[in-house]
Amino acid sequence: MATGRTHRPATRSRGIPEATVARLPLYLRALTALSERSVPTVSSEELAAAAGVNSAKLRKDFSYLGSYGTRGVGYDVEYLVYQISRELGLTQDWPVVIVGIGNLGAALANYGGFASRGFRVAALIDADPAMAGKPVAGIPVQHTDELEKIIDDNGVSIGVIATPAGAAQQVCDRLVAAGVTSILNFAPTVLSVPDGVDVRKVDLSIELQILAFHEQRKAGEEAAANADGAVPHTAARKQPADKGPDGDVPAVMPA
Amino acid sequence: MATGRTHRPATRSRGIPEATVARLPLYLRALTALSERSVPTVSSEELAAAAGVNSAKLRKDFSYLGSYGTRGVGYDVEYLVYQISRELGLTQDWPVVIVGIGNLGAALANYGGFASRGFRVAALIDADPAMAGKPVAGIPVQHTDELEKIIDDNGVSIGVIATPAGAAQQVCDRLVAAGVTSILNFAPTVLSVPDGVDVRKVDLSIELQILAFHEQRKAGEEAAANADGAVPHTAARKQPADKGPDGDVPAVMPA
DNA sequence: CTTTGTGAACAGTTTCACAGCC
DNA sequence: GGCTGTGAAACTGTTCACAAAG
Repeated sequence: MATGRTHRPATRSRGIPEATVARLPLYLRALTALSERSVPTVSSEELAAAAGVNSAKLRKDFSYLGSYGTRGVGYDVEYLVYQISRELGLTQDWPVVIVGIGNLGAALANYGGFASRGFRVAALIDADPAMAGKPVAGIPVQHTDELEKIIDDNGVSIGVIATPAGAAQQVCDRLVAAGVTSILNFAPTVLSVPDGVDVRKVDLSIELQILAFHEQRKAGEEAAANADGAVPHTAARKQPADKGPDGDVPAVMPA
Repeated sequence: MATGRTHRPATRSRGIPEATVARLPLYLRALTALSERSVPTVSSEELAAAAGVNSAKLRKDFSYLGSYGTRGVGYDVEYLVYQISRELGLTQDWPVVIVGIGNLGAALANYGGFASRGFRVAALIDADPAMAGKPVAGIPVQHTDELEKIIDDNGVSIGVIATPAGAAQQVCDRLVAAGVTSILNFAPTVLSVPDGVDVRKVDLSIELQILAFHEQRKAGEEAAANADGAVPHTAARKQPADKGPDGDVPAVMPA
């Protein structure tokens, strides 16, 4: 078993669609900003704009959580913040370990977005003995030898892998063996994990490649390959004709 | 104006599904690894395993690119590497600028995965005058004032934003005005861009929140969920109380 | 035989449009 | 009037299963 798979949600639980779950953090961020400005209520239209989605989608998403809005009025900001936080499990404390304290690991350790939600960086772990004891983001780096003990002592169930690709699987195996059941992987590798362990992957170069794909299409309107690559200046170049404000290009039918 | 979306395939191009495009880099990576080991051909089954997807999906994906396989044999590794690279636009040079050279920006600048595909870091840009001239990953950091000139001189069409959230929209506006049409955004903000500009977002805390959601669910399930999986080991941690035995549907929140 | 390529069934997601409540 | 909540429609993505090709 245990052939690598990014493992699906799988959970047979209450049916909140995966796509909705992925947007809840987005809503939460927008709501938190509103909350900080002491905005009491917000309409689906406004909130959707702030989160960068459309309002029908947002309403549908919220409908999976329950009926938390008031018709004719909108949603109570504080209440929604709480409900979404709870749904995401952010009302509890999630100790997290970050393994691999290079530039990326350090960036993660310093990233404010972690602490502000329920996440707490319980430990930073690196294989380089020279790093041991050095504080990063105020937290002393510990050696990989301590990994199992750290996870055990802190009840860590979420691990972040920011090591080079070559070390990722091995680190992953140790994390899983030590009891970690959710992994956020920044190394450009496919990780094999046993069933029941969730892996999410963030891959910098993949994102760029997807952009390149679309970028290439944009240029494909006329002057194609040129060693130069792109036409700078004036963003108003070969726009594919029309398109109004929010209107998305409709899916042109096959001839 | 158009609120930043996570991008839009859209144009009347040849219809490669977005989900397929997103997997091509994955296949490419697996194929590159095979290529380096001088493996001449690979079956959909093997390649799918290496890329972490299932083989039917892989074959369907490849069918959008054309018929590049040989029945009874599999796919020619080199040929497929070339075809996918070309489809993704990686056979051309993509100069990229990275704006915001903190830990994350530095991690990106040092990230090998960029250069190895068609991407070239044309410049590193930071608002801090103290950074100017300092080399990161062998490239001297330049001040934000130079942004427009750099983009123009290098024909940059892809920009990476690794600034704090507060600066991201402003940087984005300048990039777009200067001619950038694809943006990879690491700042935790929704960017507004005009139509025709693609934005992809990588958000560290969102990924963690999604993991937390699933992690939370697991806690209520594990009693029944031990079919073919593998209990990692006896988690010596504080297990949350457990749950009803046979319930394969944990119903609602137990408060 | 083995393995691809693909129509067709299925599953998940988004959008529409409007009934129902404030 | 304004706005939510939601069925139904439209669309996108995945899986199945098998005919066709080597």
